[in-house]
Amino acid sequence: MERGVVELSGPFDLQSTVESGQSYLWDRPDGRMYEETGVHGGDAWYETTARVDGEPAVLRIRQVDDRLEWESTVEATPVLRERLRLDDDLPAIRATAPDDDIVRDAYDAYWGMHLVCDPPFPSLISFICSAQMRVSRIHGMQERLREAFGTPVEFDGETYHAYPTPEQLATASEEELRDLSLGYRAPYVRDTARLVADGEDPGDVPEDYEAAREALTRFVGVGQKVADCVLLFSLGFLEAVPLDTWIRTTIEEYYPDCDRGTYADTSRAIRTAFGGEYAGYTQTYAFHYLR
DNA sequence: TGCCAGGCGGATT
DNA sequence: AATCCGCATGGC
Repeated sequence: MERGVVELSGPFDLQSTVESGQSYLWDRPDGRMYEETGVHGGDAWYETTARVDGEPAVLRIRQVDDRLEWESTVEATPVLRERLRLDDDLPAIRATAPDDDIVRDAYDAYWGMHLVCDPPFPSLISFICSAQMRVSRIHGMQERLREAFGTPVEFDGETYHAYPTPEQLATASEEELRDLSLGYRAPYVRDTARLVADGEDPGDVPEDYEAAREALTRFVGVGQKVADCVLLFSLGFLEAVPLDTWIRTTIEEYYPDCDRGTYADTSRAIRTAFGGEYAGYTQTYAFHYLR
């Protein structure tokens, strides 16, 4: 087993980063995922899998004050830097956000939460599964997909499963996926996995944000909201503001001028209200705070 | 019990 | 282009 430490250069809170409904790829071996939200998780360990040079790897991390300690099958520092966006300058990002009560309270409540940068295919499947579903259950679906279809990886005396590749998931039948409690999302996941296995790359999108959002909707089960989640939590479009039920309620209540009827127009208005370039950061704080 | 959850695809208008 | 409807599942 390899071990290491990453010194954190700015505000960082591991628990809110991985338990805020951006990523469904991290687990808590203590079994307390999504408990005690709003209370700092202290030094809890988290685990995930990653592909490093195409090979499945296991990552295990915990935060101790201003350090991230890790244990892994591989050298984990560069992977963690990317996946947890460790170089994001949080104070500078917050400075672009409006200074109203909701935004201020949300940032204060979870200060240190970073956006994540999940790999595109797992992020895409996760958010296809997210339709009309609660956060903890979306997470459970990803666990079951790994167990059922992912490549086994030995680490620290236990067997882990990497997130299934598009090819592995493309072999799944609708019935097998329904047996994992995916419900009506089962054919969406199967058909999208087949598209990606056949060469459609969800990570290959236009540079223009709205064009990129439109491009992602070619995958089955991906509308504008799911596309925005993938753009924000995997593809680095930090201006993306996913309009889910929670944020729509928030817009009605606190930013009624931003309700422009259609998704595209409302999205544009709230994106501007949230400061443009990093609007997705503010949306993610608001979502986690209000949920 | 009935409602709702990080919505979407397809049909209808 | 906008609107309506059906769709699984489980927690409250």
